[in-house]
Amino acid sequence: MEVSWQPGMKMDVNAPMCPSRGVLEHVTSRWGVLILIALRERSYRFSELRRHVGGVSEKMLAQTLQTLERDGFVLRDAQPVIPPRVDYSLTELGEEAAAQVEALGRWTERRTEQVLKNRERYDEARP
Amino acid sequence: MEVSWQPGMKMDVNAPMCPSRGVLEHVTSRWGVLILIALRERSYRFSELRRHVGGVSEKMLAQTLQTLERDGFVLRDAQPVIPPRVDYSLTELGEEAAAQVEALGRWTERRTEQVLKNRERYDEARP
DNA sequence: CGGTATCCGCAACGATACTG
DNA sequence: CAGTATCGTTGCGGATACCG
Repeated sequence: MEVSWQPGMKMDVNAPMCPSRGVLEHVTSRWGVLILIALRERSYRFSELRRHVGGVSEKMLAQTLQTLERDGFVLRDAQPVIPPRVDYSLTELGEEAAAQVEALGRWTERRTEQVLKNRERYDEARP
Repeated sequence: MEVSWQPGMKMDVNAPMCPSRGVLEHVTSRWGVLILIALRERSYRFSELRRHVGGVSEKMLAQTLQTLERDGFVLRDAQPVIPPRVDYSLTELGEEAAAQVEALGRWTERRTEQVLKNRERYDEARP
């Protein structure tokens, strides 16, 4: 797979020469990962999602959702009712992305204990 | 999968309550992703890796490699020769992680064109 | 409720210089 | 060659206030 970069290429991640890096960073972004995984299970309202994905600020949630919507991963359904109700769900493309990400997430959960042990060994070998 | 967070839990990603988030962020970090994918293909020397993964500074490469080594994903083989030669490769655990990440990377490459079109549509629908 | 707008601190990051 | 050290900047991300 192509991750290389030649001196003539723009290094900006959003540059036309290597746009896939930018897409990858959206998908693997701090909150993007967790949002995709959450939405795979079911659709969520804004505040509901905010509670479920703990630790995310309103700003970052809104920002990340917009990015994911723009990329075509997330569908935003704003219903014209009072009080406002907005539901977020995955598009077909988003479902594909989320499946990949969730696989990675599940693998990580399985191996976390091992990683924690590795860190201990690493640290105690270095004063 | 468990991404939720309860008010009593520390929100710090490195907190003991939800350590898997921290592991996930190492694996999905900006340069971590590209390094894992690169090392899956073969082992690399430091500068070689720096050239192959374009746009990464020495500092970030060293830092990310250390993080991945500490987690037990990357093996560092420093040979006592002059000039110094250090080879980086994947551990068995790292190979597993890299396989997941590469799957995500390949999917992203396949879908990048579609995402670019989605962005265009999104942008032109909003002045 | 579901956002946007604004401000701002701080960690992340890049560039550079230096060392074994 | 393979880093570490230092420094300057930036942009991420949290807090707050306000709006439809």
